[in-house]
Amino acid sequence: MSTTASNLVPAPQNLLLAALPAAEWERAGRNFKSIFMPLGDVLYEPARLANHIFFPTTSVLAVSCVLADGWADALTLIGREGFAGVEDFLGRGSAICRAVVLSEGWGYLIRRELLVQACNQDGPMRSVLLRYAQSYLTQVGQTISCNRHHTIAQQLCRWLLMFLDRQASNVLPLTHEHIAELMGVRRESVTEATRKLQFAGCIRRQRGHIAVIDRTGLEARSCECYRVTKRETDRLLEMSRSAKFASTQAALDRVRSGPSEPSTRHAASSFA
Amino acid sequence: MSTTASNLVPAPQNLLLAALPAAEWERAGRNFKSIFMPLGDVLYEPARLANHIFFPTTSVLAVSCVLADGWADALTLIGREGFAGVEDFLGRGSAICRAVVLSEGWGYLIRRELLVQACNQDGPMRSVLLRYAQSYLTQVGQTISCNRHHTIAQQLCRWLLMFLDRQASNVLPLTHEHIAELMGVRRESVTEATRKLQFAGCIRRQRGHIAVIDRTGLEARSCECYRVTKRETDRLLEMSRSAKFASTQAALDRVRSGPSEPSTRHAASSFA
DNA sequence: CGCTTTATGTTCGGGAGAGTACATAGCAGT
DNA sequence: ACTGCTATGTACTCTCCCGAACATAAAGCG
Repeated sequence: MSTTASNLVPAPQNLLLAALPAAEWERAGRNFKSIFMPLGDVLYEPARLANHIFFPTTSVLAVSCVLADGWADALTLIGREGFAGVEDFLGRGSAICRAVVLSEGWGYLIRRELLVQACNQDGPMRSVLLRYAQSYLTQVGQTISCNRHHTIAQQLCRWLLMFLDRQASNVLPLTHEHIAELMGVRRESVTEATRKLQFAGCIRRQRGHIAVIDRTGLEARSCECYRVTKRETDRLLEMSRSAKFASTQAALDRVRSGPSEPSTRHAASSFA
Repeated sequence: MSTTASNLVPAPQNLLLAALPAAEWERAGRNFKSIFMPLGDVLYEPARLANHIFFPTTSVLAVSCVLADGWADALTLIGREGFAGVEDFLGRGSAICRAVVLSEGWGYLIRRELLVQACNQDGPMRSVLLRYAQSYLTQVGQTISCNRHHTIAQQLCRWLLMFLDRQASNVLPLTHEHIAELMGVRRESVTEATRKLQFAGCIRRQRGHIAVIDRTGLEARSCECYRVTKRETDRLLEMSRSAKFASTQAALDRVRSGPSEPSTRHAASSFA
């Protein structure tokens, strides 16, 4: 339950970092700096090489593909189950993507080179990060089909659920305008879709916020894409978690200093 | 021009493998088997772990996201500039994707574990493969916006151009039905779009084939998505190539055995 | 050769969503 | 309270594309 006094760096609330064996985190952890990300902040933009990788804990980010005419369509959302900068981690920056803070909060920042370096030896860090890269790829791929074949109402449910999964509260800090920007549709289409959800009793609106009061209702109205990517994300995350405990190194560390699970739980977050 | 007699494994015509220093290819090359892939063959399917990674040389593949109702939308095409199985390489199989042979031909096959193993040390193999993974991600991301905002005619031009880039001939073995399946649209919409291109003099149709006679015309009619992903793909591939020659190991090898570039050139392929 | 199969061309109705214009309602600041 | 800004609601036209039904044409085959 309690971390040892010698453990100066707190156990990470980012689920990827938490999946690392304690020894690994103790070694690499000091390269991570905890920072607060304000709403609307841009982590990286097209054709600009980001020098940092960001692991959200309480913040939620959106990654979007930006077109020349100004449209920007979200590829996926990133919360404590992942990290922002997959493109920078794999290669050298993204030519097309922008990452912005959708829900302000905290996270861990690390210099790109330091992370790449920490991945050079064949260890848990690398497999955890690559596994997330695949999860990311799956989510992006599914969004392709989702955009083509599903109605705006269905897609809206999907994005709301994805946001919910990555956030502690059931009140999402979103205006219709924000959602439209995220989905690459007109603001009016979002207004219409949210009104339907309101009448159905799934959400309650406040000015600039959407309160989800019937999660199950949203799931029923969402397309298969939510379920598919959720299942896959959970599966890959679970693999990382069990790898943690399969590691003899981790086992040794647990004996010495006790479990290093995050101490606070996020009741509303289904990635808990 | 000519490879040395001692070099039993021919220089690879897959551009990623060709970007490896000669020493690396000599070491890892014997794990690759050259095989022929017939039209329509399925390399991997959703929720089935593929045990092999495939590096096309003369074949072209399509990777699609499969929905429950049968729709399948291409994420991107894979030719000699890449490899099939990014999802298997990063993690453990794809939950949603299917890879099929669009244009039959040859390529190199390698067991998944052997490839992962060859990437364990921090070397050219890993950086080349990860770099392609990012290129792949970029292409998939761009397709999201493309599907939402661009007309079927524009998208058709994009797919034809992408196919052209990955194939030696300017005659694409595609029926309207195949294209529709690829793009996730009705066959009739493809017929209409191809007729427009015909009248414009960009393509000539044969039964079951499309002959491109005005590449520039296609580029003019395509959306920005083709240019964007092409530029990014070229950039990342070029980085791999120059890394090859920056390597002292490769420099030594060149002195000993001469350049190891592919001996045959594909005039029509812009990845040449 | 005629028959079948497969590929392509054509048409019509309908729906989802874009573009546009404008109306109303919360909230903030002075 | 007044003012102004931002968020949300409503209405209308227009285009693209889907769904479906059907017509024609090219290749294969007995």
